[in-house]
Amino acid sequence: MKNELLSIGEMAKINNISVSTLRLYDEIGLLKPCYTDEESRYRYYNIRQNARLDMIQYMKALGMELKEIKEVLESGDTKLIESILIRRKKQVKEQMANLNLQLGAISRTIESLERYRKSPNIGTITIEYIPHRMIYSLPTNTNFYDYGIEVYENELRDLKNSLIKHNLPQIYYCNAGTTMKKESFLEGRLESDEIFVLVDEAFPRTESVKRIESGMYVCIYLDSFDDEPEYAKRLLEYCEENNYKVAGDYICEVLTEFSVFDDEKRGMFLRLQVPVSFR
Amino acid sequence: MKNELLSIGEMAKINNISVSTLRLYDEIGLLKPCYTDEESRYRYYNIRQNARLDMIQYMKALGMELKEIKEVLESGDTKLIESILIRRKKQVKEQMANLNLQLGAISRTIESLERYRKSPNIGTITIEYIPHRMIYSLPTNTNFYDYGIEVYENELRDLKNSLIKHNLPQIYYCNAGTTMKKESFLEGRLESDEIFVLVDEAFPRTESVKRIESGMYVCIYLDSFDDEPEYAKRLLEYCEENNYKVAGDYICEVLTEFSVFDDEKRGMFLRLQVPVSFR
DNA sequence: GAAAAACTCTAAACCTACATTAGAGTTTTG
DNA sequence: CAAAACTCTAATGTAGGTTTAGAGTTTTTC
Repeated sequence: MKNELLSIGEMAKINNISVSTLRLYDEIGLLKPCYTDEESRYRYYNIRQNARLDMIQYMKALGMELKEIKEVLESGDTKLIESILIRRKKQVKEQMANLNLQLGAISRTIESLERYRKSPNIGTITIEYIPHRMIYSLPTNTNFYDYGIEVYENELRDLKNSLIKHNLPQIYYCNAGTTMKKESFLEGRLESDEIFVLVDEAFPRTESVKRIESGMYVCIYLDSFDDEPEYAKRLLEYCEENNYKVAGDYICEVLTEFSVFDDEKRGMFLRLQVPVSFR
Repeated sequence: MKNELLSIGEMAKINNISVSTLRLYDEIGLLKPCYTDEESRYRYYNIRQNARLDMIQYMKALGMELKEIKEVLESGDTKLIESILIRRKKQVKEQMANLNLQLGAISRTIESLERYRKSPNIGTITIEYIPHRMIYSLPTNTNFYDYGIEVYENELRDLKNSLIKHNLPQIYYCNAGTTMKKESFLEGRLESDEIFVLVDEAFPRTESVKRIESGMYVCIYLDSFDDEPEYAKRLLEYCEENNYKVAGDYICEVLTEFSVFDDEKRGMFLRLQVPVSFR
């Protein structure tokens, strides 16, 4: 029973690890077999070496790199282990926070796709209650209605870089939109005011984060930015015909955006909207 | 302003991405520059291509692989995106559960190291209140006191494999221990009863999971399995001298285990303990 | 208009923690 | 003693890039 040597295959089996992994560990000096036949180069292990292998696997499960593990095992310094673990703890927490954001973003995207499938036809006008929203916004430098998509792209770039510069999670960058002052809208002048991305409650509160109040909105659906001027006009006409009083700023919201068709145009699904009051 | 082409460096800068990543995307066909100079092979991009790049980055942020992203963008199939996202959602949840386990294990290890640093000298006898603990245990097949460390290693292997076989998180496998029946202990016979690992409240409840009740324990500290028989004897003598009544089974608990010194022996810090009553 | 600076190209190597494969040699089993 | 099972080395592949070398191109500066 004692001093029995284990072949690499046996060692692998009892430790639930692959043979090639054991060879790798030998190579990098993490776990050397206790005896190597000089002629056949066969590796032989002692069952007592399981202790070290357990340690390696445990540290690996804690997310440490093989290099770190080697370093720790060689130094035998528990202070070093501790400092690595403390660092690792931070990392794990960050990762969890990130995954949480991902989860939210994934759910929102799935919802958004569902909505897209069930959405009304292009040109449909609806009157909807829209709950309050939070947006991260920047004023537009140039009125992109005067120039076209390139300028819009630039503004969007600026917004994105502003997020990055402030270390804000970029993952929100899916549902974007623009606003226009009520006055501009009412007078039929197309003047961009702000560009924004929708964020959720978990988003850090900064100066640039604002709340758009809930309320009844008159909306019209479309699928291209190019059509915005025409559809905005229709929206205005509809409000006038029905005597709805425009109660706030106009919003162009990107509900779903999938640039899947070609490189030249954003494949979009948009909802233009103005809050109204029925006095 | 219009139709201005961007060099790869400019494109990289405005999108906060590296030049080499853009080249990689070109290579794998994920994002081809809209124009490539045939002589110089220089890549030129259009700002409108940002839409696609945004999409790529967004999907990447959702944790999708480049291959998947390419597939989705080429197919333009929102159903496909959705199914990938749903799969991804599951993955993320699993990852979070794993990270949670990691976090717990890391914290326990840090605590365990701290405890090690502040622990009493070898041979110290203490009387301590120990809160209740949960263990995952298996009966020992062989009395390893009769054979030595190899048999203990084997038993430990079996325990570990039992965990793996039942799909239980291996990360708990740090603090192990063994038990001995009260009767054996009192009569000075060394007979191993069970081998266990400590688990926490979050661990799934299976048949093999038991609770060790809280209570006052007489404990003795040591740093090698080899010394266990001697120290167990001392513990018994101490109880007898002081008229403490042994109230339950004997436990040999591994407080800290770092096989950092050599391959031949587990570097350990142990606490032998028996619950006592002061009638 | 020429030199210098800044940029870009391709191709290959490197990163982690292994997995896989080929082809040759060794040990165990029947 | 042959066949089966195992092990060896060395090289290659994986994902999503980064880094580097050496050559060529474009832009800036004087």
